[in-house]
Amino acid sequence: MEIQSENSKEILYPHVSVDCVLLGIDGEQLCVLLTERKDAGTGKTEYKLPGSLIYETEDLDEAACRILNETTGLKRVLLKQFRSFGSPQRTANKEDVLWLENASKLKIGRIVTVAYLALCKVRKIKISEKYGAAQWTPIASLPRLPFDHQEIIAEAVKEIRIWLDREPAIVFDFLPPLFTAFQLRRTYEIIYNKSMDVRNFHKKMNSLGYVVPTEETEQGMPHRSARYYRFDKKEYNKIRAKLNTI
Amino acid sequence: MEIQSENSKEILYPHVSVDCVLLGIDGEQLCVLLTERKDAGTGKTEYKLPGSLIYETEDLDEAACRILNETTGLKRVLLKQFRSFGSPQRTANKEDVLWLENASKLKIGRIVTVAYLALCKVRKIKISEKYGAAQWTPIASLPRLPFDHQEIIAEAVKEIRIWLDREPAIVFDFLPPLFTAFQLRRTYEIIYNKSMDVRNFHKKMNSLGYVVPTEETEQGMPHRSARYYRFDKKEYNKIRAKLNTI
DNA sequence: GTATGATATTGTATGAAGTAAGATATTTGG
DNA sequence: CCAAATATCTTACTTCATACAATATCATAC
Repeated sequence: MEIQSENSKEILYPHVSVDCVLLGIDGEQLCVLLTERKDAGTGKTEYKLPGSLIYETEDLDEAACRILNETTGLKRVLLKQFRSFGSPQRTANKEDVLWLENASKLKIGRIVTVAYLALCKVRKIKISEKYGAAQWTPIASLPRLPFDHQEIIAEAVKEIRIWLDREPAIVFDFLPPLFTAFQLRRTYEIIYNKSMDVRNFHKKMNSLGYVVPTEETEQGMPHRSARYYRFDKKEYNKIRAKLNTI
Repeated sequence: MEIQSENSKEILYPHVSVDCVLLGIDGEQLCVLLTERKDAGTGKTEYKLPGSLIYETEDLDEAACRILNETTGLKRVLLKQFRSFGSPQRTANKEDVLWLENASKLKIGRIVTVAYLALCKVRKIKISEKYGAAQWTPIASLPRLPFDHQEIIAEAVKEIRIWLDREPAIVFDFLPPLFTAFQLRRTYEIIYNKSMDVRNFHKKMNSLGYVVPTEETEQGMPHRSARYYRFDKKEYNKIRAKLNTI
């Protein structure tokens, strides 16, 4: 219960930050939302996860919501903590530290970051210039990222499958209010990275109870028009509640 | 990307700590390992989770291992991060803060803690007086605990069920190398808090492939002696590997 | 050595859910 | 009207969870 060294007071207290991983599906690809940062030296545009140091009086969850809101304008998104990253090596790259020191006006020694994860519809993010540009980037082709953001994203992608297994409702965060069976199936295929039998998928989807068909259909397709379905949250909660009592 | 206030420099940087939740099963009860702390004022003995502020140059995982080792003498335990707690309210109780300030010789304003979780055999912990006494305490009858340790434990208990669903092997961390079918079943019953059908449990256990019967049996019982089983890790890994490739 | 108490172990039947694959229906563009 | 493309329905097979009752084995008492 003692502290190791007393001599370098300046960097004794680690800083704490929150980083948000927003995942979305754009057509055929799993994407992550990155924000721009201007390099003070070269003036080059680089990218990073939305994140910042926490304020003195805010909770971690609050900080994550604030940052998400500042970056995307979104409120009320299911944003959940999934892991903290605190390796001293995170700040090994001097460029990254220099940029953060300029941005925060603080002497940065070490940062422990609490990573949050949310799923959302790509279209819904209206990139508000007010808080700096943000951009959906395919996971498969990420640019160089500062700190260990690459690793954080990799861990986040692993995490969504675990979430989906436990809370099936969150797939619908990826989808618009009305969606076709094809869209839902493709979403699963992208996340789990494996193809699924169309027929069995239909049967399964219909047996769930909370994916309900509407009367509307897709228009202007060169084939039979697909029916639109919607997610019935009330029904979902009813079914879930039953499961938990058994 | 700005910091809220500049006037109270002393507590601007949050401290970062690691707390370890060790769960074990003692007879019929789920227990957590608590360490003693002497209250400076009253001299009363109080209890808390094993934990401390992190060192300047150590990773979070390292810190957790160090603390676990200092407290219990144990090494090589599956210790995994499960959540961070950072509410400013954590340090609302002045007694707790005062104690920590005395112990650490630091001015404490706010602490973000990264909680770790491990399952282990109750018997294996040799409470080494060297690092202060530690004690297994039933979850059902916890004393008053400092900070939000009560909440951390509650979250940890929820978490083990999730872990167990994803990685069935970890039940065996609760059990000795040789165990009876009854012991394994009771372990499940305690963790999930529901009784299980004996016959179905046997059938299931035998179908798993990695719980293998030995020739040894329990001795000195006033009834038919139970067979000892063991966990075959190699077989388990083989089966798991197959599952992941599909 | 036999009976008894106590617990360990085992089989079978039923239904639900997942998997595989063939057959049919609907729409649009030519 | 036909072909292409996809949606939907159907049927059989397999695997898994659940419910339930009888038999085997051991230590002890007599």
